[in-house]
Amino acid sequence: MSNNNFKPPADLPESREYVDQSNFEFSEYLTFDDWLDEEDPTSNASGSTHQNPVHQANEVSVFGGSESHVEGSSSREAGSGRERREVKERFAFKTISEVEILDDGFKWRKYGKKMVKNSPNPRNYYRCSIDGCPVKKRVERDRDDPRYVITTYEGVHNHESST
DNA sequence: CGTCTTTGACCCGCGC
DNA sequence: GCGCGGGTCAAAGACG
Repeated sequence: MSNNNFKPPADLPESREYVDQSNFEFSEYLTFDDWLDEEDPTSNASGSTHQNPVHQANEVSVFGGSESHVEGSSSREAGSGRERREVKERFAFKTISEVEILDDGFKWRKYGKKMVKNSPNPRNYYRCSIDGCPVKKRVERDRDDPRYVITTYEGVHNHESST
């Protein structure tokens, strides 16, 4: 993995404010498809035991924004430094892909899997493996269209993509 | 050997 | 006060 050239939403303009979860709906705020125009059909699964060589997105919908969000907790993270920005960039992408492991050029380490009741599909939580990268990624499959994969990025990278 | 994956348990905020 | 939902961490194992 970590070979493709999936541009992060860091340079994306603010499309809209956060969508109310009560009326959560995937609208076509923006459509991107030139991000993965540098895809590499030979790389991807890094020769693993599973995975498929297919991961081309046809249509991508972006919807997100910056909104305050949780931070200090109690005794784990806020144990000493409870300094945390309340504004975290959050970007969600709806992509048509068979695999949810879309390489965006960063190394992600899965740190949790949860089953959401709203969807029969589990939700995967990824975190940037790079030290000093508070970026988090949430991958979930669409409930109405299992062929759609919703990738939610949270935060911005502290390091260069790689190249 | 080092890195990453996987599953379960734990924790927190909120609602009732 | 308890339960629910969601989110995160941790240990072990697997794998390259």
